[in-house]
Amino acid sequence: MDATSGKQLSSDNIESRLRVVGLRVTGPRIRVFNLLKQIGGHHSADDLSLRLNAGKDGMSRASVFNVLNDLSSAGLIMLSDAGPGRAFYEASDTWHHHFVCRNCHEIFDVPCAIGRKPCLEADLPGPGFAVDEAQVIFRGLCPACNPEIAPGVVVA
Amino acid sequence: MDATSGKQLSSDNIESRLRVVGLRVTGPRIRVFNLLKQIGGHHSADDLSLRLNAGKDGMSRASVFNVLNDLSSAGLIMLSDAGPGRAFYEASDTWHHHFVCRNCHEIFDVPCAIGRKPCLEADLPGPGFAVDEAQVIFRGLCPACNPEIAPGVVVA
DNA sequence: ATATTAATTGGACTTAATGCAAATAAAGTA
DNA sequence: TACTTTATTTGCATTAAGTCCAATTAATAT
Repeated sequence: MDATSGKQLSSDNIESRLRVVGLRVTGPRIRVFNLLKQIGGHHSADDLSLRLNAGKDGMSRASVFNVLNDLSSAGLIMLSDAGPGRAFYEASDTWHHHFVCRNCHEIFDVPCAIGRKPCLEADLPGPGFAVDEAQVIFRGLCPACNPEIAPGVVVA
Repeated sequence: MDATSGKQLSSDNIESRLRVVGLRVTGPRIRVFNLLKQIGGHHSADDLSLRLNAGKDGMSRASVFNVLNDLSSAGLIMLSDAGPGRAFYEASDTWHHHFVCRNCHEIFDVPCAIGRKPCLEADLPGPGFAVDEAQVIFRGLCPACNPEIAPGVVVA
C-alpha cells in the first residue's frame, strides 16, 4: 500500500491516529471526527451534537463533550482560540490563527506565516516556562460588517 | 496642576476617562475599575463580584457584568484572551499578551514587543477586513508545573 | 429645580459544561 | 472464541457563566 493506492496511509486515518495516541477506537470518536472534517470550519459542542442527532447517528450530548475533550487533548483536532465563551473545535492539518469579527462574531482562519508551532517568540516573564503553542486572535470587522466596504451596515 | 502635583492629570483619572468615552461617572464603575487596578492581575466577573461584596461596598452581580462590558468595550480595561471559558479582565496600560499554563491554568503576562495594537500583521483571507487588535496566547507549562524545573510534580 | 435618559438592581432564565454511577463496548489474554 | 479488564458512553442532575427584563435609582443637561 502506497500513496498512489486509494487507501489512506495508516497514519492518516482516524482509527490509527486514535491508536497512536493511546485512545480506543470507538464509534462516537470516529463520528465526531469525520463530521468535523467533513463540514469544515469552527464548531461548538452543541452545534456538533445537534448535527449528529439530526441524522440517525445519534449520540449523547455528554459524549460529544467527552470526545471533543479527548480528541483535542490528544491533538487530533484543534481547540480554536476565539476569545472567552464557548469552545470551538476544528479538524485542520495546518497550524493557523483566527480573525474574529467584533460585530457578527464569525471566525475566519488566518494562515500562520511559519506553518508550525510555536510560530511566535515569547518574551516570557522568567525561566522555566515551556511554550508549545502560540495562537493569535485578530479582532476587528469582517468585510460584511465593515462600513467602509458595506455602507449602510449598522455596526451595533 | 502639573505632573509634579499630587493629583493625577485629568486624562489619567477614571472619572475623566469615563467622560471622554461618553460614559456616565457612577459608583459601580469607579469601584470596579479601582479594584481591578488595585489588585492587579486577571479576574473574572464573579471573582470581582465576590471581592466587592466581601467589603461593605456591595453591588449586584448583574452590575459587575454590565460595568465590565462597558469598561472593556470603551477600552478602559482589557478583556484578556486566555482561551474559551469565562472572561478575565485586567486594568493595564500597556498592550501585552498572555501565557496560559496547561496544567494550573494560571495566566501570566507576556510583554508585547510593539506595546500597542495591533502589533502583528495578519495575512487575511481577503480584502475588507479591518484589524484593530492582535492578541497572542502562549500555552505550555509554567515553572511550577514544569517537571524539568519542579521534579516530582505530576502533570495531570 | 426639573426633566431626561442612562445605569443599577434583583431575580428569573438560558446556555455551556461538568460530575457521577450504571451500562456498554473495546482490546488483551487464554 | 470466550473471558476479563478497563476505557468509554450514557442519561440525568448539577454547577457555572452570563443574559434578560421591568422597575427603581442616579447622573447629566436645561
